[in-house]
Amino acid sequence: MVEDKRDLLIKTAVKLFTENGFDNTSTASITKKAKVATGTLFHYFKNKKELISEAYLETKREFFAEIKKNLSENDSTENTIKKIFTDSILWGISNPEKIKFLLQFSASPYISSVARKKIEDDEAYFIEFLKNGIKEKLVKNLPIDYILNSCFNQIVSTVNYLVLTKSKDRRLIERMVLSMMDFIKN
Amino acid sequence: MVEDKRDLLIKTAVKLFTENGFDNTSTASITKKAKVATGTLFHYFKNKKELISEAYLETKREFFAEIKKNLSENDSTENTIKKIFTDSILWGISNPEKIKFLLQFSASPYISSVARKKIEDDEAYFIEFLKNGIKEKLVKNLPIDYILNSCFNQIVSTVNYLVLTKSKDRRLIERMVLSMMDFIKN
Amino acid sequence: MVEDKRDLLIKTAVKLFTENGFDNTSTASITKKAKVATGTLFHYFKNKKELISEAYLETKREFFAEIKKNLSENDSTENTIKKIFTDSILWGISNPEKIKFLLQFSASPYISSVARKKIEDDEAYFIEFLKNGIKEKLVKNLPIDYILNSCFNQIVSTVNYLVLTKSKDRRLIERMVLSMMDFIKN
Amino acid sequence: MVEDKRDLLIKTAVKLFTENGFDNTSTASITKKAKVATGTLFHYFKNKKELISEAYLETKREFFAEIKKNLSENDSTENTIKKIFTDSILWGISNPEKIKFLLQFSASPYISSVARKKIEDDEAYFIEFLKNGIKEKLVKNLPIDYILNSCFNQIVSTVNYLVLTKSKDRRLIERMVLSMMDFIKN
DNA sequence: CATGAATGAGGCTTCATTCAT
DNA sequence: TATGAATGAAGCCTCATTCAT
Repeated sequence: MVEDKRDLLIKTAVKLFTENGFDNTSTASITKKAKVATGTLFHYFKNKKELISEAYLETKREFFAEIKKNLSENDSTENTIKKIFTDSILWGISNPEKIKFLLQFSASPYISSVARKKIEDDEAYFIEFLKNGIKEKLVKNLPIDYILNSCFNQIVSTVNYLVLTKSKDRRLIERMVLSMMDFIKN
Repeated sequence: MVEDKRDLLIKTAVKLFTENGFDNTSTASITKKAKVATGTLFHYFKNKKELISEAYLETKREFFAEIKKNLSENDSTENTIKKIFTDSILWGISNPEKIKFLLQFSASPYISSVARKKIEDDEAYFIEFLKNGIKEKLVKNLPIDYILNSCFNQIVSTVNYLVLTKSKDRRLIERMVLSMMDFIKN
Repeated sequence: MVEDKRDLLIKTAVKLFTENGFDNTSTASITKKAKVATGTLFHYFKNKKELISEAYLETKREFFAEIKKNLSENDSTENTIKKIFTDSILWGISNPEKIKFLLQFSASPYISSVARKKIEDDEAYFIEFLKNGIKEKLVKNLPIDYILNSCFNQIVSTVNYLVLTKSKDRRLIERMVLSMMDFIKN
Repeated sequence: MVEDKRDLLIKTAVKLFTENGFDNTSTASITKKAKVATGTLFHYFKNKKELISEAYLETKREFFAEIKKNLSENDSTENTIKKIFTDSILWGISNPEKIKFLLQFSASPYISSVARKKIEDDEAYFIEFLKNGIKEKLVKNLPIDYILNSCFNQIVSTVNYLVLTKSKDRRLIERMVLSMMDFIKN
């Protein structure tokens, strides 16, 4: 299976970044693990910063795409919200490094280097969805940005806990999802 | 008032760490800003890692102490919870670097190097409090660790939002606190 | 003839080490004198310790190879021994830094970091030779390791003296060699 | 038992120097092990170099004194030589760090910093003794300096071997001493 | 005499990045 | 495109030495 080297590098980078942090992961260690030459990395990314940002955007895109995929337009707003939370947690459990990476990035000073525009494009769908929820009085009237961020952090906290305790208890996950829903529901 | 150099170093470090991140803050820049010799830092801390951990523990301790200070034993559990959230947010608004620092640390790989024991000692009071809340059926029956962490992350998200938007709207804060209470209340 | 940078670094290091000692020779001074970048040294050697050890092994290998080269299988044991001592001294006189370096290393705590195995491989030939000498009752029945080491130290002492006094008197050298032979001969 | 702090420092230094080398032994580690303050070392020695030299001279003095002590003026030259070698080895076995330290020092660049005069004063007795031996045709007619140094190195080699192999076999020692005598005897 | 906090120069090493092949 | 040797700035940390107490 010939893999695109760019993808390979991003995948490898995400793994190493979550294990050791951005600055304790050298570009050399990434290329070594990906079994390409040191110089190759710089053919695909202008510099390390760009690799980090691209890895972030790619991962976030993947995350949003995955969640969006299973949503049905016909579902009720409440059910959709529940589905979003549940799917997010399940995705996180299957991709613990990726979700840890997303958290680490958004808490780091690198966040400021990512073009705002791009983030919003990705999130547009969910923003629209939340706006409707507020209009319908189903969602608390709080700033959209605030809700999005808080929810994301809660998802990460939840995944972190589940991964750390190696729990896959569906009943527990259900209760956690309900808590999160209480947080945003009117 | 001659300030203890150790304290001075921690204070300076916290400031620089939140501005630039752990790894983009050189030990030299810390000592320079604190106006002590480079070697002095290593007189008080075995290495940079220890400085980071100590700064984290110190800051967390300060945060918990501040919140505990104003709690009254006679208050109802519900009121106490509300007070904790509100005071936390207010402390965060007054100490934005410190709370950002706490977030950055807990999202970083450095977190693993801190003795769990110590963290728990600091949090013992709040753990006890939550346990009682659960017993009284006022707090959702979720794992204590999970609740603590989630709440902390929510507080940080909230402070972050308020600081970023420079909002000090007490009504908004009130509503945010109520959201958080919905999250943990049964 | 473009010289291999690894060789160049070892050669330069040996020179500086003998002049100033291991610890008063900075890696920077080595790279500077060798006219390569500081990082280049660490491209070829994991760290300074490895450079020191490699320089030692390389030099010892060179020494043994040089001595072995001129020995003839047909010569009597006694003549061979004499040849070994004489050639060793002559090599030492032509390579005073190298022999001083070997002495300095074997007297230093770095010696313990060199794989014993490697040393013995190099010396295998001479060990075999000495064993035969003992069997033939021409060499005193003393531990091989002991003889080898003592002889090496005597050679170094001798070279040191000759270099220090700038003497190249073949008659004196002849007498010194005879002394050394008395030491090991039965 | 109140010990002179100067002596204590020298004793501690010799131990640490032989274990780790001069440059990997910090003055701080010496004072720490000797349980005195860092500054105290610099009351007794102008600087580290002086400590090293003093430690060397002291140790050499002690060595010579010990050997001289048991010599009898009435003994034959041959017997005296034998006694010197034997006693030296025995002293070395009882003081392995000290003899290793002497070797390490004489192979290091620090040797040049010691006043020649002082060394010769210490050795005067043995030089005189050797001169007589040569005159009596009992000792080979080789440069005195050369003989002294070679013998010292042989003693060190011998002690090293005996300490390393943990051998205290008096018969082996006897044979080693005879070898050394063959070296210098006419 | 003794202490040990404080100093700051300098050493070892890492690492993002370049470039000739 | 791909390679990896080479670069050199910069970071962490050590350590001999000083000095106020």
